[in-house]
Amino acid sequence: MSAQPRTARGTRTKAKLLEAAEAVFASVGYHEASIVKITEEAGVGLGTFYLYFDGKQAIFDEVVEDLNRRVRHAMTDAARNAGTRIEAERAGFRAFFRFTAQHPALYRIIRQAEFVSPGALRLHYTRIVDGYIAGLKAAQLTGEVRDMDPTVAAWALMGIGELIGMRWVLWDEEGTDPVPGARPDVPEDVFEEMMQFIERALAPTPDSTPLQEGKAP
Amino acid sequence: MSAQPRTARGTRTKAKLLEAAEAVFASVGYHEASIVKITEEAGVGLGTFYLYFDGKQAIFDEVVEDLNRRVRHAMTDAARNAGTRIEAERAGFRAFFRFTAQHPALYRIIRQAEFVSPGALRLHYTRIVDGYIAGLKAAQLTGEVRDMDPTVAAWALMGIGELIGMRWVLWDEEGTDPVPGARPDVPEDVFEEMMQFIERALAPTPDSTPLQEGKAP
Amino acid sequence: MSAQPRTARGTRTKAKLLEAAEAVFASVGYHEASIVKITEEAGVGLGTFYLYFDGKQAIFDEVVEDLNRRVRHAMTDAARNAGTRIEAERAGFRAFFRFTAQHPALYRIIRQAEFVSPGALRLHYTRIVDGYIAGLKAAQLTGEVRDMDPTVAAWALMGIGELIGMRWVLWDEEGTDPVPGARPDVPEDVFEEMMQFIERALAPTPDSTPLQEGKAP
Amino acid sequence: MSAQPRTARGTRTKAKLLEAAEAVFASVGYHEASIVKITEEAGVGLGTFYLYFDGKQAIFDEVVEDLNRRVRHAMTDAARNAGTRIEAERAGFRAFFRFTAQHPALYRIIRQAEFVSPGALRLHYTRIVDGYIAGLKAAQLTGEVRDMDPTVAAWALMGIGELIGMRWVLWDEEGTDPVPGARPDVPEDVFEEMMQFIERALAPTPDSTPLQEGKAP
DNA sequence: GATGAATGAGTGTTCATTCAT
DNA sequence: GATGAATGAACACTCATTCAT
Repeated sequence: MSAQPRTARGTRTKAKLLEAAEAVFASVGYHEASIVKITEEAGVGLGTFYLYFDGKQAIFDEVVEDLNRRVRHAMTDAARNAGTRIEAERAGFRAFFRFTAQHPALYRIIRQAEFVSPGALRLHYTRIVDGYIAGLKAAQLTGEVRDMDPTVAAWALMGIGELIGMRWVLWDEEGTDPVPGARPDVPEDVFEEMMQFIERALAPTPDSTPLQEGKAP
Repeated sequence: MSAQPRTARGTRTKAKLLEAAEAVFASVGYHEASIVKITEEAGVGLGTFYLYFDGKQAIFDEVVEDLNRRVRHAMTDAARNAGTRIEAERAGFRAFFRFTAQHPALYRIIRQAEFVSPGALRLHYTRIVDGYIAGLKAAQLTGEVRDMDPTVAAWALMGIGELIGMRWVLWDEEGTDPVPGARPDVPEDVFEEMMQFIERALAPTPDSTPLQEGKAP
Repeated sequence: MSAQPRTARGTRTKAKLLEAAEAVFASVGYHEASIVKITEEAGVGLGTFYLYFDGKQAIFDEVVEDLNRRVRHAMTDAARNAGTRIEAERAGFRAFFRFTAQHPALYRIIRQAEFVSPGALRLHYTRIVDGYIAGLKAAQLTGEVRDMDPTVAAWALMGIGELIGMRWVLWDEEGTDPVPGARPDVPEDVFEEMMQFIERALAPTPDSTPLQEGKAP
Repeated sequence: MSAQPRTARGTRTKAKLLEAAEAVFASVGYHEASIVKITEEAGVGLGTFYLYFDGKQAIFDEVVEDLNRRVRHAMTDAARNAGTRIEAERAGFRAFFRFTAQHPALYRIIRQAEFVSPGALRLHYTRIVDGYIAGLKAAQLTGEVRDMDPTVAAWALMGIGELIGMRWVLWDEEGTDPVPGARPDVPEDVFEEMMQFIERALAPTPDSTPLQEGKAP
């Protein structure tokens, strides 16, 4: 995956390019993003780009990879200290929306990938979904989550997060505004409604397994 | 939006162009789709395109509009004959997935719209969501669906359908294959799991009142 | 071989491009010749080039083809009215040198072809050589030329013409000067020496066959 | 021409670069040959190149110079032990073809020189031709070669060798194959036909001058 | 109404060369 | 002496759009 820099200076340069590429992709999209724009944003010469990347698609893949890694980190970090599974889920979604608010690039870039790099797109989704699946399976063992196919549920969760995020994080009043950081999170009441929706979908049937009496009266 | 044809011949020509554009956008994406490709696919001269459309973006908007109208028709048609609200929901999702299988263009084109025509994108989503909202509100009146913010739930449903559809309809085994029609629907067991998920999320609390006054007993 | 124009206007444009390309290739060589230079020389827009040619290499091949056709025409036309075979040979070489003087492009372009379009290079040489071979075979039948392998002799003749032409037509005093038309032909004495060389090489052995008494007393 | 190395290590480095350049020029041509390719082939750093050469053209000139020196050495060495002039000529041509077979680079590089370095091209040809001229003049003194302008004859000989070599040494069956060493020489019968052609072209007229009757005084 | 020749701004990419290390 | 990161001018090529026919 592209040439690795062999000096500290090179490492800095490559990092600058990745950061610039994320910004440019996020603000104007893949096709409008030109190498010139990226290198200007990074403050390096045009030719420098090709020292570290094979082309536009290559840096795009690395940006997707990078964003994916970061959003998953954010989610697992947030969920780490949660007591129950449900709390972990809440924390995960909160982290996801916060990340989205701070990095609108995530959505904007991922959605491009459909045609630009289908493999990267699938990898992105499946990696996040795999995290949900693992969490659901663990919660099923403790009885916090009902017996169900965790894969289908995981994709459902992913979908809920994606569209709620799109609607309440990305779509601010005016329109397309990619300024990062200034974006507000999902409103609290919406978040609560969404969690209600999810919790009921996952909750064990009251009379189902007697193993867990925590959940049901 | 664009010039309207004034003769029957012109009407046919414009229709050919729209159909061709949908096919080309779906198979190669917005940016790879050139006017030449579209007019060749339509079997008309290059210059003819500009008789009916202001440009690439204009025909794209019309294609999105058209797809949106068709998918909503498919969904409401299917739900029309359903007895209960839940049956209507099932029928709607089935129709949605069937449409997706037959017109992969829907997804592929919509996802492009993010940068190409943000307005068209929002319109597409909100129109479908509005349908969900109307259904949910009606079901709340009959007590089939619990008391909740129908808007948040509607976006959640939309998200579930979108990602389940992407995963099980669009991602066939081999990879990105845009041949329309030949695509299989969502597997039955996955569909059932998904509906379970949704039904539980929407179901009224067992002990609550059918009229539902307030949230809790 | 490239798109054919469908209108008279297009035919003119393509011809202008071919002529311009010949001039540019001849003056600066294949690699220094840019599409921009060619289209500027032709007085057409840059994009117009790609209406008629697939790329630089494609127009190069057509130019080589064209030059080859013209030099062969020039040679056969000149040789047509010759009485004896030897006179035909003289006329052919004269025509070749005259063509070279008027179209230095021939040499300069052909020599490039080694790496640019090896197929075109071979075709060029073999076509001319085939002309020599045919002439030699005919002359052998009349006894004007001795019994020998006409193919080897033909390549020898080709080589003689090529280097004599390079030395006395192309290398004028100052250096590389590609101005067409202003170039002097091979000096008469050099031409005579060369023809002496060739005639002796081809002449039948005096005592060999009695069929031809034209050559030796 | 270019900086001379001041240490033994530097001498080795420069030699490695020259050797690498010959190989790269021969296999991909002047324009496709990049400094990076040459330094990689030589196994030295990119910057090292500019320690010894002013640029691509400079190393090209040295490579041409080197090849020219070597082919002339090969020819004169071969001709040294020949008894008669004609034998010397045969030996010279044999050596030339053998060198060509072993170093296809000669042709391939020389032909590039037309535009890259016209001076180098002329120098190359005139040096070889000067060798022919000297030989012819000497042979004229002994009467082995007829009275004629040795310069014209020398260029004719050069041309014959060049095209026969191109046709039977360089053009192997399949196509352009620059692997050195594996190439077969000119076939024996072709060689004999060519020498017949040359010998007759140079042979003294039987009845001409009484000064030389037969081969030796 | 229909056509396609013509255009040129803009793209991704290459590579000879410089220079700080 | 040796290196390779950095540079930017230059290239081949694409395509949305115009307009004369």
